[in-house]
Amino acid sequence: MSHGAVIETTTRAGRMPARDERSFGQALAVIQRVVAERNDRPSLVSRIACEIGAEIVEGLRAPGDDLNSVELSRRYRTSRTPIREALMLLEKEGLVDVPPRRRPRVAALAIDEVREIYRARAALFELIAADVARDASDADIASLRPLLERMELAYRHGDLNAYVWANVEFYDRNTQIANNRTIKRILDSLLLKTLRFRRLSLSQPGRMQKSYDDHIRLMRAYEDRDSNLAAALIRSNHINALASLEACLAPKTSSARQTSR
Amino acid sequence: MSHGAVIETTTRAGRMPARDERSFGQALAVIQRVVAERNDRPSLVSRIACEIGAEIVEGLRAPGDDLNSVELSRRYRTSRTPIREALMLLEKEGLVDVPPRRRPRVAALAIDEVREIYRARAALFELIAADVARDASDADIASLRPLLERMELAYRHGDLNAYVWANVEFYDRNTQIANNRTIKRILDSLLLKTLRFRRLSLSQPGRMQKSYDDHIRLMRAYEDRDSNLAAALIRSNHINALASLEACLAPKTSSARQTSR
DNA sequence: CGGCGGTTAAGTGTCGACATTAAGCCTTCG
DNA sequence: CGAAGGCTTAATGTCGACACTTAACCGCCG
Repeated sequence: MSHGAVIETTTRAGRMPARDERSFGQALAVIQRVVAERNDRPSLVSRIACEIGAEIVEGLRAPGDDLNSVELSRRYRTSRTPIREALMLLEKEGLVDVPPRRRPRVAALAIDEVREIYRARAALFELIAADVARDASDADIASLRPLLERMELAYRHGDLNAYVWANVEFYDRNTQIANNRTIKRILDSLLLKTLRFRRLSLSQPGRMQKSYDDHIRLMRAYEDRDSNLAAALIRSNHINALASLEACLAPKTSSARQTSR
Repeated sequence: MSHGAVIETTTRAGRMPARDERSFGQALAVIQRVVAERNDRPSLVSRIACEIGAEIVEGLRAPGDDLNSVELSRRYRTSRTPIREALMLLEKEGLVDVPPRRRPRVAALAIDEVREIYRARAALFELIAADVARDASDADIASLRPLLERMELAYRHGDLNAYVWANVEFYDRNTQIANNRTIKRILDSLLLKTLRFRRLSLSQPGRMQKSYDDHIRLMRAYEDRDSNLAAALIRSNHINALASLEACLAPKTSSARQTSR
């Protein structure tokens, strides 16, 4: 890693209580989309990868936790070969570190890496948003409405989990509409890495409101076919999200330089 | 894939004669950087993955070719397990397709996907170039000069291979300077996919000249600390490269819609 | 003579075992 | 009393084997 401070999510804050089954199911679905992609057949390794991945995303496994392959093979009643493959799948997605000859661990994201991820996501999503505003059919843009309404509903109920997942679906629909599978894959992969922190970022006071407002304005930009504004909104939203994340992640490391790169 | 026309590179044109050892070594080095990353220990699987990957990039294995794991295990005097891992590594980099229960094959890029890749690369590289122009130290920017001179030398000699690799190194140095490992990884991965076509694109008449000119101007923009210009140059260069690639890849599929989507 | 169904060969997914290596523990020495 | 070094344990990397699936080949029937 050799990056700056490493982030601890669950262990310190003790945020995730046990296992919110509904949220876990959502996480599972998202990971299935990313990991299994078009693996229609529910193969053994992808099933295992999805489940372990969901556990990581849901914070049931803390960063740095060992992922003992023999223990996992016992748990899934299988041999170690599929487990190894599953862990390497998750390594590709950045959820697991598999150092040679050492035990695989849940990947610990450094704050610097989170910054990088947000910048990359912003750059690619600007492209997506501009494409949607410019080229998408009216029907496609209209199809975003229900997702926005789900976000609104969750926001009004103050339901953090529901808001996060509605938000994820909103973005997912965007990438679908833009019809750029390459960028979609990259964004999905980056999303998976940061999913662990989404809840944290959005739980900051006022953050959910701000996020929801941003998406309302984005929707309007789409409907006005204003691709420049759409891209600018995406950029602004990502900058704000990152700032709020930094605020609640590294309140102590004030010694670190403030420059955003 | 379900994309549009699939591209055949080597088989039809018969471009790569046998195995240019120097170029092959360069390919191997690049793939090692991408695949092995920080795997200091030359592990068995990464060695195999690098070699097979280099063969694909160098066009020694045509898209669609079978990658029989038992045959490969014979060739590398090993069991099938490391071969499988190596192939899945290459699948992650987009060089190999591993359909479930079917033989792995050398991935065949569709023209639509190439378009997507160029757009994604352009978006991310704009970010990198802007960062370099804005934040890099004078020494870092100066370190790009020798690489540019290598490009010039290759250009003057009309040495296509040398130019391609000098170009790759120039870009690599850029990503290093920008110090964003996340984006660097993504760009490297995208690079690997398109490396097979670089030669094709640059062999178009006048293309090498144009590319070289672009890089000269980029260098000036860096030295003038003009981040907007640097980003614009990157965008322009990628658009031109893609256009030239499309021109020589799909001369027949005139029925395909021209929109760059 | 061509299309279709069964048969055979080849290849993949998974398994359990073995050699090798890293981490933990205990002993011993400074 | 603390630290360094060897020993023990446990986990990984690799292997060869087996069952199942796919695909190719062949004969059969229309």
